[in-house]
Amino acid sequence: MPGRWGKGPARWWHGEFRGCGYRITIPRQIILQVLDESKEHLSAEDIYLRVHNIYPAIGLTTVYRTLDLLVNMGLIFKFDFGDGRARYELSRGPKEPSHHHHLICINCGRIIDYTDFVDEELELLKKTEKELSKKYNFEIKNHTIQFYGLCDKCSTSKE
Amino acid sequence: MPGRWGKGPARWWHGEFRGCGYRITIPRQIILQVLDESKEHLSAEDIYLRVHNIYPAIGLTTVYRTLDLLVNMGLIFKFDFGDGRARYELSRGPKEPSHHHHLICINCGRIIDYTDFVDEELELLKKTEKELSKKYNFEIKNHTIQFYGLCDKCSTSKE
DNA sequence: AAATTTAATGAAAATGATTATCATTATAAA
DNA sequence: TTTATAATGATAATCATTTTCATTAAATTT
Repeated sequence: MPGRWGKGPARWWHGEFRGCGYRITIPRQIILQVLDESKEHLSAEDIYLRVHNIYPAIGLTTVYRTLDLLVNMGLIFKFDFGDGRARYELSRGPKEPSHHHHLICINCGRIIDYTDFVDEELELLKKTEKELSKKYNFEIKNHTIQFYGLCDKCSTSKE
Repeated sequence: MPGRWGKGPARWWHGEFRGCGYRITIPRQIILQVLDESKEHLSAEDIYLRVHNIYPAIGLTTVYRTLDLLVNMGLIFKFDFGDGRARYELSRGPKEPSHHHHLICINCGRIIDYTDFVDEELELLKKTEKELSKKYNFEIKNHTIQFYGLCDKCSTSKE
């Protein structure tokens, strides 16, 4: 359903901001826009550089602060792929939510998204979550599943 | 089978070291000893402090270097629980290998190990690994599964 | 057992991602 | 428009981890 949110930068998140009492500012709009336009796993600096192209007055501090806010609001996910910098991506949004996990190449750092087996996985995960919640009295909010290994290029170049 | 590896610090890893051409040094022995004696998820500094009690000449650099070596050898696992410092724990050893995962409290940082559902999980994981390897030509070496949420204390104190 | 080779060590400095400080600016409400 | 204050951005600070390099000590050879 394209155009559902009007032209220009997506505004689907304005309601959430208003509801939380947060102000809608230019830096925040552009940071969301950049996240929305990218399907990659951007680091804070990646995001900073892209926002900077559109709005050169942006400060790196604001990027970090905004990302932190968005993580806390649940609008984006923060990942750690072990390369010393965090990565961010939209959790849901105007597009359909896409539950996926990652294959991470320990040699070149390439990240492959996959959505295979998500259904079966989700089923097991749900069951596990329920049981663990009960047993440990632990209120599960989120989970991560990641596979580490060698991508095709790095795998063949090592033989 | 206690005593299988002789008295004093465990020596089950000496063979692996020799095989790789690595020297068996005092710092390395004590770092392994500390890891072996602890069931917790120690940070580099935790390990440094414990080793320091036994062998005050130890340097933090050596701890980092040794941990890196051990990770590459596959003797220990390195985890990131999102608190800005890496954690390490023995992957296998004289004790039976224990495949487990973690519940991480996003409020107080407490980490709970669990081994429940590991069998079912492992089954799905194996299947997933096989299929993903084929589909993406990705050679999987390792995986992490982590649940984030609120532990019992933090959960109740927030209501 | 002493000499030799060189991997391993440790002190200190460097790095690099992230966070804190604080004066200034701009959003949203009156 | 005025006002209150949340948000911003430049700068400095933090802090885990790495790098550098002169020194030390395993392991091998004599």
